[in-house]
Amino acid sequence: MSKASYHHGDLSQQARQQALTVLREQGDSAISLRALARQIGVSAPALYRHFADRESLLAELAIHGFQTLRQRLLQVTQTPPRQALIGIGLAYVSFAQDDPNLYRLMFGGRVLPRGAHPRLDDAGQAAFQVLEDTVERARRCGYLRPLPLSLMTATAWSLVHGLSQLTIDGHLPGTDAEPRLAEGITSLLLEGAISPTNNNEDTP
Amino acid sequence: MSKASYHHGDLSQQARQQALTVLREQGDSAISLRALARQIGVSAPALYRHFADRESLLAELAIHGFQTLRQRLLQVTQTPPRQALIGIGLAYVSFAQDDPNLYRLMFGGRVLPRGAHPRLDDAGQAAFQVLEDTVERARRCGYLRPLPLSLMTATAWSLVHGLSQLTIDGHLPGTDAEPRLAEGITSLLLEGAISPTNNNEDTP
DNA sequence: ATGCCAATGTTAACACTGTTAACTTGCAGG
DNA sequence: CCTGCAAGTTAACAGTGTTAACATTGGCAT
Repeated sequence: MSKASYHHGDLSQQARQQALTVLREQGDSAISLRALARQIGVSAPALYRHFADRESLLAELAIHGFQTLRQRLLQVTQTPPRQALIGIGLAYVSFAQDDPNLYRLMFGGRVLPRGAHPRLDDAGQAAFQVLEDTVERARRCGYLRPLPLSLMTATAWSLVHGLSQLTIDGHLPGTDAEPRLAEGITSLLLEGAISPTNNNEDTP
Repeated sequence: MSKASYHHGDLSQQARQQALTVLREQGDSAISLRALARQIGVSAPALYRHFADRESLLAELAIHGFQTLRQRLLQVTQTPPRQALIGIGLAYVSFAQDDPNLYRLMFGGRVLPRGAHPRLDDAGQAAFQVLEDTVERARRCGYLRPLPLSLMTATAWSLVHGLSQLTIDGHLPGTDAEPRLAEGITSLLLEGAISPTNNNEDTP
C-alpha cells in the first residue's frame, strides 16, 4: 500500500501527519502546501483532492487537537468534585504547554474563524462539554455555590484558557515552578466558588 | 508637507495608519506591504526605509495597542480597591471587544514572538504593571488575602485575558448580556480573593 | 550661493506562496 | 475487456516579502 506508483494511496493521512509535525516545530504560519507536497514527494495540486484549501487542512489539525484535549480531560474527571475540577485545570494547561503551536492554532480565532468549519466547532464544543459536565456535577453535589451554571463554567474556562495562553507566550514571569502556579490559581478560584458551609453573607 | 513629489515626507506615519485600519477590518494576516504601498501611492520597497520588515510594522501596531490599553486601565484605577479591580476587568475585556483584531495581534504569540521586539515586550510589561500595582495596593489595604502577589496578579491577568479571548472568538454562548457576564466573573474571583474579615479558616 | 551627501524614493528581479485549468494515469466494477 | 472515475500530473496566474542597484532631492557645510 506504499508503492511509489502514480496513485499514492495514503496521501491524505501522510499530509496530515507531515503538517502536524511542521505545526509542532514551527507554528501554523510555516505550513505550506507546496512544501508539504515537496517533502511527501507529490505535486502540490494533488493535495487539493483531499483538502479544499489550506485552511481546511489546518482545520483538520485543530479538530484532532480538540479530540485529544477532550480525551485528556476525560481521564482526570472520574474523581471527587474538587479533585476533578483542579485536575481539569492542570490537564488543560499541561496540554497547552506540551503542544503550544497546536493550542494556538485551535484557538487562533482569526486563522480559523468561528463558523467556517462546522466539524471544528463541534469538536471544540465537545471538549468544552467535559468542563461543563464536571462543573454541573460538582454543583449538584452541593460542592459549589448555587450560582448560574453558565457563569461558573465561563469563569473556569476563561481562567484555564487565559493561563494557558499567557504561559505558552511567556507573559508570566515563569521563574517559579509553573505547575504549582497553575494549581494555586485553580484553587484560588475555587476558594471563591466553594459554597460557604457556615457564615453565609451576601454581598449586594 | 503633503506634496505629491518624490519625497513623501509622511510615509512612516501614513503606513502605520493604513495598516491599522486594515488590521481592524480584516485582521493581521490581511496586512500586505505591497497592498499598503499601493494604496498609499508609493512603491513597495519604500516601506523598508521605515520598517525593517513586515513583522516590525506589526510590532509597532501592537506597541500602540498596549499603550492605549494601559491608558484605559489607568483611567479606571483611581478608585477604591474593589471598584478598581472590577473596573480593570471590565476595561480590559471591553478593550478586546472594541478592537478584536488588534487584541489578537497583541497576544498573537506566534506572529509576534516574545523577545524579538524589545519595545513590544516593554509596552506589554507596562500595561501589565498597572494591574500588578492595583492588586498590590488592594492587598496592602488588607482588602485581599495575604497570598503571594505573583499568584494573585497571575490569576487576575489569566482570568481577564481568557475571558477576552473566548468572547471575541465566539466560544462563549453570548446570548446573555455580556457586560454582566464579565462583571459576574470578576466578582466571582474576588469572592475567593477577599480576605475574610471574620471566620478565618485556613485550607491546608 | 553652491556643491555634496545622506535620506528617501524608484524599478527590476528572485524565490516563494495558494489556487485553478486542462491533461494523464491506472485501479475497480459492469 | 473496457470504460469511468478517483487521484495524480504539468502549466499558468496572481499575489507575496525582500534585496540589489539606481535615481532624486532637501538640507548642511563650505
